[in-house]
Amino acid sequence: MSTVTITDVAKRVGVSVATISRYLSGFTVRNSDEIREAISELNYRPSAAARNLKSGRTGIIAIVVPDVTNPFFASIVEGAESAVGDDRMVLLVNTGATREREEKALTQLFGRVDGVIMVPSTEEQVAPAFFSQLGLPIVFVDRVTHDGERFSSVLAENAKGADIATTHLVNHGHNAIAMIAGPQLSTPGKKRAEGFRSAMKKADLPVLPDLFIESDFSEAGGYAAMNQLLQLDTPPTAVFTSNNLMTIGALHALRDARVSIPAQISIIGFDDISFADLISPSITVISRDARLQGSQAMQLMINQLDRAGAIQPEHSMVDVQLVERGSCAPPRESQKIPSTRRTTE
Amino acid sequence: MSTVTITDVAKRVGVSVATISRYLSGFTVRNSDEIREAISELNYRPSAAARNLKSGRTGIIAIVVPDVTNPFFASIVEGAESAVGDDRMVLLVNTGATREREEKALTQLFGRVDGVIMVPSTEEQVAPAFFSQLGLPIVFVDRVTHDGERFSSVLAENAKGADIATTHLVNHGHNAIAMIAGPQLSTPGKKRAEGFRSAMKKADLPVLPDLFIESDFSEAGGYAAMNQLLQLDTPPTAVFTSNNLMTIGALHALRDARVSIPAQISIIGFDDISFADLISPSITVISRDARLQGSQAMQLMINQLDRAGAIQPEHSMVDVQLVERGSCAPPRESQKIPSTRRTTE
DNA sequence: AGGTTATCTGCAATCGATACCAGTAATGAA
DNA sequence: TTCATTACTGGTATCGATTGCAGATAACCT
Repeated sequence: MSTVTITDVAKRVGVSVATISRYLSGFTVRNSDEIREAISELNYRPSAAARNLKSGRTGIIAIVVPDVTNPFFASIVEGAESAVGDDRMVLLVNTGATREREEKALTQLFGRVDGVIMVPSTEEQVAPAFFSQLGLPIVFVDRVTHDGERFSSVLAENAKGADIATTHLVNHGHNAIAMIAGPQLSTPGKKRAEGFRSAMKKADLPVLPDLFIESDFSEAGGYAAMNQLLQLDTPPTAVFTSNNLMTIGALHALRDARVSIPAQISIIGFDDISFADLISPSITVISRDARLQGSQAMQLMINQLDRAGAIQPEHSMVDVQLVERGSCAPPRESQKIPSTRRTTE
Repeated sequence: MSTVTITDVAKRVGVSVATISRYLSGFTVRNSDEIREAISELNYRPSAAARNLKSGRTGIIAIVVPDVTNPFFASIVEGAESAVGDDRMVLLVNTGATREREEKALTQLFGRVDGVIMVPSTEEQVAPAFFSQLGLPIVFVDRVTHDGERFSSVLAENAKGADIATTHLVNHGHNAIAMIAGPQLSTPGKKRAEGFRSAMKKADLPVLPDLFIESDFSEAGGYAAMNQLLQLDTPPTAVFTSNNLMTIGALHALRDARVSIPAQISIIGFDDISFADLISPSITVISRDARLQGSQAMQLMINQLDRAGAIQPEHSMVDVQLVERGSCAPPRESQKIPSTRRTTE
């Protein structure tokens, strides 16, 4: 058992604990050789708990994500890890996108970590503000809460991305374009819907209520939404899905219904899918550098931690881009919605 | 800032800190109403650091996995989380399957957590033994290190699963069966290879050196291995891939080479793939309950933590099963290896 | 040599909570 | 009324490391 304390080392060397402590903090001391030796012989490790108590810092930064399985969040984590220095470490908390678990995580994390980088699943959160007030630095990634401007954040060009995606479909000649949208209570859900609407407006196309389905950012949500679309009298000829999981769900639904892509329907998703090119045809998506988002978030966190005291929240944004693959094509003539319908509705 | 301490609460109520402490630990105290009120008004949160120092416990159990993105590891984490009580919390560390980062994680975790549930990427680790000796409880999941019997562990019936997979291919009439194996330095890599060999032996089939490729448990590894197999003069008619990522890699290679499954080649993988049924044809796999592995591991950890002191390591194993989908079929007659070659080599 | 720095040292207070110990008040029994 | 028991209470040492302070030693200069 490692009940070896700084006192044991001090006794062994024959100096005071203060000297050992100073050695550990990098000061020059006389018996540094003996100390080094004693430490390694006794297998002494400084107690993290005692250091925490004294310094008020733990050297841990937690990242709270809704779903570690999602490669997108995994990239954020990777990015954050790449930017954390040697004197701190990163720990993950998985919340399964439930608000209770997110708030519970924050509660439990309080005091055990120096800061939290968080991807909140909904804008309705109040816990972040609460804990932030209590002195727990928080940085948001990809999404914010309703009072998000009070926190540092790293977002993506969601509206722009959705606009590009929608316009891409429009450019292929589609006019019956559906959107499988994310929760309108979440930042990306809302912003992407905005981008979709504005692109449709630019193209002078209506956003038909039947063709705009709000669901949650899950595979099941995408599956259900796609099925709903397929059951319409006049199904859309193109779909924009709001995140990678929904895209997968929609693909499942299309496969189950034996609808061929892109012959019968075109599809474009937001966020890349690692195996996008395994699926035939490969899926066209809007992508962005999630790793960069992660590292920027960590940088913001470190800023906040180092220049402690009153800090202005900083906001940052990463760009998006279109990754063209094979899931988009012009609609077949027979599928086109008569212009009458378009103008009357 | 939350510099509110137990002393502040005590002053406010007009009692001693001891009383507040007792209230917090659930003892009956006289002014419990006033105390509760003071705590909530002051927003007092007990300092985790101080508690750690006094009690020597942090209430944190870390799970160290090679790759959080892999749904298989994610299931283990889920299982573990489901089994942790309310008085402890689970934190994740992602190591990217590199030994350095695993050992670094252990070093940094030491003293900051009560125990570590670990999925080691290689059997060569020495750090676990070292830290365990220093008093950091460790439980292995799915893999062990070379001196694994000294630790509690939850493994899977790897050899049995590989046997079933191989026999499944044999039963379809294949005799040119290849294995894309994992690192022979890792437990599952080794055990699955053993299962493969024993099944081949049972079927009276030789394990041709060309048809047994050792690689790492990654998509790239599976991709490269499959390509190597395809370049043989007589490629195999069936392949057993050693984990889910390798299966995906192999599928990529087959698609790139325009080899059709299962017409030209049959494939069966170890570990399920979440989107296995999105790929056409869907992939037959050997699966097991990773969630159960996770929860059992947590149970073993809790046993170790609660009945502290000299503990016997406990070992547990979960079963595997065949999930038949559409990626296995009999070989075409023309593909069969002449029996002469089979017996001469 | 004497005085002044510069460098290192040990002592002891401190971080915030816990738990042992002794003390007091309240209750019950005789 | 007196004593024993129960039910809380406050004071204080403690966990293990850090750090300000003052003292000790050595190095340097004139």
